[in-house]
Formats: sequence, structure tokens, C-alpha cells
Amino acid sequence: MKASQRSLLLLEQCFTMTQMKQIQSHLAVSGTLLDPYAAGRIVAFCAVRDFSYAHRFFQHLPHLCRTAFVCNTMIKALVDEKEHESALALYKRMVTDYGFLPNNYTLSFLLTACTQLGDVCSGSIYHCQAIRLGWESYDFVQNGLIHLYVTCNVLESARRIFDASVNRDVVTWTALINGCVKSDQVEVARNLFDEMPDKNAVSWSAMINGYVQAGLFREALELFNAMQTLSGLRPSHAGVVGALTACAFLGALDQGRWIHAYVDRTKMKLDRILGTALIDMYSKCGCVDAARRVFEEMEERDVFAFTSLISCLANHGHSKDAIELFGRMLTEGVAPNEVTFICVLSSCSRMGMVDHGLEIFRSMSKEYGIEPGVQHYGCLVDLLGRAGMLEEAKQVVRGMPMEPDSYVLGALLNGCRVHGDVELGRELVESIIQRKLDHGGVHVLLSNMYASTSQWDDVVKVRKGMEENRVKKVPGCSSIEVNGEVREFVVGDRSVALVEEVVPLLCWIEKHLKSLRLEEEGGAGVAENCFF
DNA sequence: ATAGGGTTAG
Repeated sequence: MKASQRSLLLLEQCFTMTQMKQIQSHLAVSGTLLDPYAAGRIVAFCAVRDFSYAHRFFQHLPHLCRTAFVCNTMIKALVDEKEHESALALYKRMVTDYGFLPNNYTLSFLLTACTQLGDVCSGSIYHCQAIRLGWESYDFVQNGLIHLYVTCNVLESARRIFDASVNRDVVTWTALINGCVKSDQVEVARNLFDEMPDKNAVSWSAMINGYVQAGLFREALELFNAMQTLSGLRPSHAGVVGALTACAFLGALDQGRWIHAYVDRTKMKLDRILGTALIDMYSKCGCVDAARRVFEEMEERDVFAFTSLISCLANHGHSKDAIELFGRMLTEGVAPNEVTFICVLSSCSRMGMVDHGLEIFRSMSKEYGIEPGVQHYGCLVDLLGRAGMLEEAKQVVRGMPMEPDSYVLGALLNGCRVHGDVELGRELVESIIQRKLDHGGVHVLLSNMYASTSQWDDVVKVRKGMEENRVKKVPGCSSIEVNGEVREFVVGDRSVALVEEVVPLLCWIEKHLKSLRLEEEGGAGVAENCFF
């Protein structure tokens, strides 16, 4: 490139659209617009700022100025605008009408289009083109192909290109690492990660998020820490989001707070994704107020941010606030989606707000165009069942447009338990077992239902039946963080620490609470006898 | 002169 052209390019960065339009008319008058380079610069400049203007300009260009560069730039712009059909049409015109062969730029833009469409068939046609024209080992084409095959779940093809490649760069490696993660081969991904010669912040983030995807949250956090101690790289936005997701699952509050402080310290932009990740981390760690603060700090809130906080409030006993926040969401013009309605309906259910819940359920399809799914019916049945409206709940189950799943029937069964309708409960369990929908939780519910009405023989029967049929309930599990260490508690845990330290403390708390209740009821307090 | 890989809610 000539020095004069380079300085013009730099100068171009300072122009506004209006100035560029002025330059354009000036060029038109002086006849310079017929110069392919000048015309190309105008298209490239406008394509990223005002697409429709660039498009019009392109369509009026004289034939001489429709260079491969201009076509590529327009194809890229069309792909960015998600106008994949038009991008393809332009490509065809470029080849047939203007007589250009696709080059490495053309092919990489077309591959991006195929990847976004998940269209591996068209993608492999361009793959063939690339081979025929000798572009297949060009970095952007090669990496584009790997990305395409990874996205479309054809890991073997991605792997073949990788293995045959003699010019792998950091993008090549990272694309394949993601492919392995997507195909549940997180260990293979880690081996690649260890093997790759250079890593940047994107490759670290990809591996951190790979562990998160695989549910290996401790490994994700270890890697997040290693990134800072070993690589000297600063965790990027995506890395931070991945680490926060891991903290949320582990209940690792200290680590999560540290990351929040890091976000503040480095002035990382609290955008919708990062904000939501923070809200969710605080939510899962039980810090409702911190979650609220992050939410208020965010400059833009989308359906994810709202739903995340609504879910947080609903899960921590603030159902009323959750429903209020739903109202605020509507006022601020953010459209709820199916997940939002699950959270809101379960809030209504816990609050016993039957009418309001029914109204919201009805509004789903009427006002928001969202057809209720099986989970929404589950919430509705739960809402009616908890309120003791078992007949209505049964009618909902009968009238639903899809087969009830174990959660819908489980919600009805729970209603039976709470309101002591053992007969209906028994019928239900039979139908649940007949439909082969029984999971451990259903049996436990039935046994609890018998227990609540003191039908101990039946309790024993259910428990025995569970043993005989080898019905397993996923054990209840929770975790807390103490001094930076995450400690897990699982039902049936009989470890020394638990039996010798935690259980006596729990007994003391229970006795203490009972004595307090006695005091409240006017009875004589016995608190002093309850210390160890 | 035009370009690629990583991230949020039930």
C-alpha cells in the first residue's frame, strides 16, 4: 500500500457519515467516483455505519467499480445484517455476472454465514471450492471451516482439518477445544489446551467455560486462578463470566466476591451478560441484597437480568418482591419469556395468590404469545393444589394439551399430601407408576403423605416397595463455603465431623427454638437446660 | 483496503 493511501485510511477514521456523504458528492462532481479504490473505501466506510446507505451506493456503482473487494465487503455486511440469502445471491452475481472467483476473504465470510445458519451442507460446498481454488490452508479459511464443523457437531471433519494443518494458530486450537467440549470430551479438550504453544485470554476463557459446560466447576475455578498466576494474562469478560457461573454452582461466595471486586477494580463493563452472571452468583450463594444491588447498578437490563433476579427473590422467600419486579419489567418494556413465567408462576404459588396466578397464566398466550408448556402447567397445578383446590387442579391435568409429566403429577400429589386427600393421592401414584413416570421423589411424596396422616403401615409399605424395585431418590445435597473452602452436605452423610459437631448443634438449635415457642405461648421457658 | 475462536436466567 502506498504511504498516501495509508494516511488517508487513518484520516478516514475521523469522518462522520455526513462528512463521507459530502466527500462522495464532491468525488461524483469531479468524476473521481469512477476510481475503484475511492469507491471501495466509501463502501467499506459506510457498510459498518449505515448499511442501507452502503447498499444503495453499491447498487448504483458503475460496473468498473464493482471490484472483488467491494463485493466481499458487501457480502460481509450482509452476513452481519443476518441477510444470509442476499449475501449468497450477491456471491452468485459476483461469480457469474462480474466474473470474479471467490478468494480467501469471500470464502471466510461465506463460511461465517453457513455457521450462523447451521448449514453444514452449503458449508461443505464452500469447503470444496476452497480446495479447488487452493485456499483451504489459508488461516482464516481453515479456521472458518473448523468453526463451521464444530458448530454443526461434525467433530471428525474439524479434527481432520486440524490434524492435516501445518499452520495452526491460537484460533485453530481454540476452535477445536470448543469442539471437544461440545462433544463431551472435556479431557481431550484439556490435553489440547496443555499442548497448544500460545494461549491468549480467549483460549483460557474457552477452557474455563468448557469445564463449566461439563459441570466441572472446581476445575473451572482452578483454571481461572491459574490463568492469573501462570499466564500473566488478565481474565477477560468471558473468563470472568465462566468463573462466576462456577461460583454460583459451588456456592463459592468468597471467590465470587473477589471476582466482583476484580470487575470493579478493572472497571470492566457491567453489561447484561456480566451483570446477570453476578446476580446469579449472589442468588445461588444466598445474598439477595447483593444481587439486588448489582441489578440496580446495571445500565441495561434484559429478560435474562430480570428473570435472574425474579428467580432469586422467588427462591429466597421474597415472592411478593418477585411479583413486583415482574410488574416493573413490564413497565420498562422488557418482554418476558417462558422462563420468566415459570419463576413468576411459582412465586404466586408460594404466596397462595391463586387469582393473580391464574390471570398471569391466561395472559401468557393472550398477551405475550407464549403457549404454556408442560412446566407452566406444572406451576398451575402446584398453585391450585397448594391452595387446596384439588378438583380444579385435577381438571387442569385432564385438560392439558400435552401428557402430564412426573412434575405435574407430583405437584398434584403434593397438593393431596398438604390437604390430606390420601385417596386421590393413592390413585395418582398408581397412574404415575402405570405411566412409568415414577422417580424417587414421587414415592417419597407418597410416603410423606401417609406419614402426615399417621398411616405408618402404608409408609413402611412404600419404603419397602422402593427398596424392592430399587427406586433411588437423588440424595438431597447442599453446600456452603467456610474460609474459602466449599463443604458439601449430602443426605445420609455420617462423617465424623457431621455427627460429632453439626448434629449436636442442630439438636441444640431445635430445642432452643422449641423453648422460645413455649415462651411465646406463655409456657415456662426451659432454654437454660438446653445448652450442651 | 475487507476477516476468524470464548460468555447470562428455570
